[in-house]
Amino acid sequence: MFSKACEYGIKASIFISLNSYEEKRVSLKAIAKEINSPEAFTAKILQDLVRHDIINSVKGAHGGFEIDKNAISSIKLSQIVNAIDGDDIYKGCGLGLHTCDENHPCPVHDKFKSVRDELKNMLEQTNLEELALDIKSGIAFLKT
Amino acid sequence: MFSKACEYGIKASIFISLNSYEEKRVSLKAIAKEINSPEAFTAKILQDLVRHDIINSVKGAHGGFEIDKNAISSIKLSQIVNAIDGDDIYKGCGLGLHTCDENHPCPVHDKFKSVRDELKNMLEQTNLEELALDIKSGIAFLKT
DNA sequence: TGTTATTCGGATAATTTTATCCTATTTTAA
DNA sequence: TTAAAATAGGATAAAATTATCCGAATAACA
Repeated sequence: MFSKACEYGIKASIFISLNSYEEKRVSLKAIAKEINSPEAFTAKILQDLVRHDIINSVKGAHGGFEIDKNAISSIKLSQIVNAIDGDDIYKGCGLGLHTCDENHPCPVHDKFKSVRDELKNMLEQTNLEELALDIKSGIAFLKT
Repeated sequence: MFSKACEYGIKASIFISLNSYEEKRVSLKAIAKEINSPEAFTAKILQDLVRHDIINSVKGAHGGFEIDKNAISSIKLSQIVNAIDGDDIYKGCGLGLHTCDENHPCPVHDKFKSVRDELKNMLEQTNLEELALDIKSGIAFLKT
């Protein structure tokens, strides 16, 4: 569904949120360990999220990644997915047609519409805060 | 959402169905042209579908691909997707966790469940016949 | 029987995605 | 001012996906 890069990006963002609530920056190393991802690859993805202004990075000793505490509840999953994978997943044609709309639909256009819309709504309505809280309370997990 | 291979596989199956209703076999060349796919790559995918007993192939002159006319209405999209991409798309974890279930969910497990279930139902309920009819009647398209 | 039209299948290549390595840069603190 | 701890970013490698090529096998038909 999502690329590996996107999966890592979402999980990393959740872990960073969790720590940002407690004013703690987290290092690349800590993130990669927590979400069970390759360190250098994760670094690239985090750089991407920084460039998209979704997370913030601080160089140097005592540096690391953080998210503005007040922004966590307003950052939507869709922003992260969009930054990494683009919007193809809920805008593109299910069968890869170049143009696929009501006037020129692919054979599964209508049937896919509801799935895509549900995915789109879900991504646009889910924010980082609720996901982080589930980790904090121990009812959800970031690895294994 | 689906791999290119899967997109080609679905479109090819629809085109073959369309012709099988009229007792006509279609060649690889005709299929690739109709669905706008690379010929040799499409051949691999068709071989795969043949091995999975979804379509039938006949070698030699006047050969080609066909689908048992009586089976077309009972072949579901899920069978094609499963044969080519596997069942990860509607069974795997949205964030790639190795184990992700009610007891050990990823942070988006519940939110994804409805999307995945809707996709699963759609794929399991949609058959080749209805898709082929939409092409025949000209209300849906296989390319552009 | 030979020719032609096909699919089959192995080898290989190109592209994209995923992953690693190494050096530069920045920041803190002793 | 120097050492240590970080991120940034370029170069490269590995793996997966997508794509191509070519000879072998098969079947129809003249």
